[in-house]
Amino acid sequence: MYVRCAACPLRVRPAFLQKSDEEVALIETWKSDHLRLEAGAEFIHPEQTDPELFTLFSGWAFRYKELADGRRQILNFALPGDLIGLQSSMFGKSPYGAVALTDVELCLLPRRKLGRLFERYPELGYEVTWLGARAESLVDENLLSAGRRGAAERIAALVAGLYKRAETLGLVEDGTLELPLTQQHIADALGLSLVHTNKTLARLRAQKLFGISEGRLIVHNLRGVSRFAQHFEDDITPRPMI
Amino acid sequence: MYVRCAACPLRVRPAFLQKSDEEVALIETWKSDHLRLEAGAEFIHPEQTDPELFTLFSGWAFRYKELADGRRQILNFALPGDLIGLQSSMFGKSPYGAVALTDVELCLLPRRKLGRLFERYPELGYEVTWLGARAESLVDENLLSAGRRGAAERIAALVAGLYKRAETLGLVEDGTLELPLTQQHIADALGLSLVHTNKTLARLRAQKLFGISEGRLIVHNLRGVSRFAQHFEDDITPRPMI
DNA sequence: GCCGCCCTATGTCATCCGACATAGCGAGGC
DNA sequence: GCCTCGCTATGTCGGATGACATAGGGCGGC
Repeated sequence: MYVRCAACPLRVRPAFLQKSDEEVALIETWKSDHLRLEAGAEFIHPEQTDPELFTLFSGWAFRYKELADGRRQILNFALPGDLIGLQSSMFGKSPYGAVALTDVELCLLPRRKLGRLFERYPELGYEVTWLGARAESLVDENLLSAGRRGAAERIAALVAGLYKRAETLGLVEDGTLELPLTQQHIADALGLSLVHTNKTLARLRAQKLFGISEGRLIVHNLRGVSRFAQHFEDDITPRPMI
Repeated sequence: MYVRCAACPLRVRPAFLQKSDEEVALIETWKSDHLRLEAGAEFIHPEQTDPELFTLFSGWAFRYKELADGRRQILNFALPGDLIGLQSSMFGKSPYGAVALTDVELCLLPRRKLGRLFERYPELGYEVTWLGARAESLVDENLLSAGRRGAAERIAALVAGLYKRAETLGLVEDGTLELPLTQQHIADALGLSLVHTNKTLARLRAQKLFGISEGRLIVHNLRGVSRFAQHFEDDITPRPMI
């Protein structure tokens, strides 16, 4: 079931800059397909040579890199509205992989049209760049976590960051949100072992700032979580969406 | 001493895409100043609200973030030709700081002209995006290091990455290169303590794959370093330079 | 010329985190 | 219905890394 940009239920949310009908029509000419993938599907492969560009329409995904011996690092999580695959598109070969965490829908934005797009719709080119810059700032924050926060702080920073992002999208209800991450995903995102992640989560749960169970995240005290993690960046809104 | 783009000695190096006189003239209209700063100068401040965009013309610099209690994480190192400040420029407020490691020269590319640039010179807009994507790929690799490599592997990966980048710029002579990093910088870039960095460096020196002393990096066996670090990405050339 | 500071070096000890082992639970296959 | 597999949980142990202390060399200030 194809979703036309003119009828896109995502882009009208307050998290996003609202566009004129004309601008939406432009984006529609770029979008070439609307894909549905099951949880676990890898839609960008490391080393892939003809990678495309996507906007995540619904669901969660992540980007990752791994070492030859199998150690995996998740680079960032993507939520609806996020652009995935810009580096791959620019370089013609992907330095990372991207995987669906849940069933997802993706808007396909063919990379062969990317140069053309910059020429004809510079405003859109600018927004692509903006979204690329935002993606980098998420990775920057994750690097700060992995390099300089302790295990409990890392988890708290991840929770604070995801919660704030989900909140701008309207995914939070009563301090609660669907969190389709296993502890293995959390460990891989934070540079921790699975076992240590599990034990640290148990200790954090006892502190009652937040809890993760049965696929849901419940934040009892966002201020407390942010303070503990020293995580003070708010998600930027409104932001472009393509 | 202002350096005109038409007379720029950097952009003619083989690492960079060669531009027509016309294109260089376009860039010249964007460049508004040529700055000289001393080692240690901070030219983008965290939280700064009117950040500009720069191309590093000569010398080394780095971007960093820090926690409220002072722990610092270096996000990446910049070498000549690298664009610094794109996120800051897009968001209007810098999420990170940037500091000169050596005396540096910077080309000032005023952010207020950025939107205009995309409109009038879409090709340049595309290249700005390309450079932003490359910056992110450097941070991705650093996150992989901090999250999933051991201390010795991290140092080796940093060495391999910097060596390969310096090589494309012609900064390597006889396997040797000026490396203006203190052990504290290395520690802050890799998420290690200063003392542990020092001891790990000593152990690596004994393995004779490479050595760092007196401000120089000597690589005896690049293959060996790359294999040990599991670092197999080559720097991309030729690449745009603005 | 002396002092202070930055950088490097090295030893000892504490701690954080990872590795390995085991177990319970629930979903899905057949 | 039973088995397997994935996910969560918990204990023990060892190793990697951090914290603290001390020292030497070089360099700039005055």
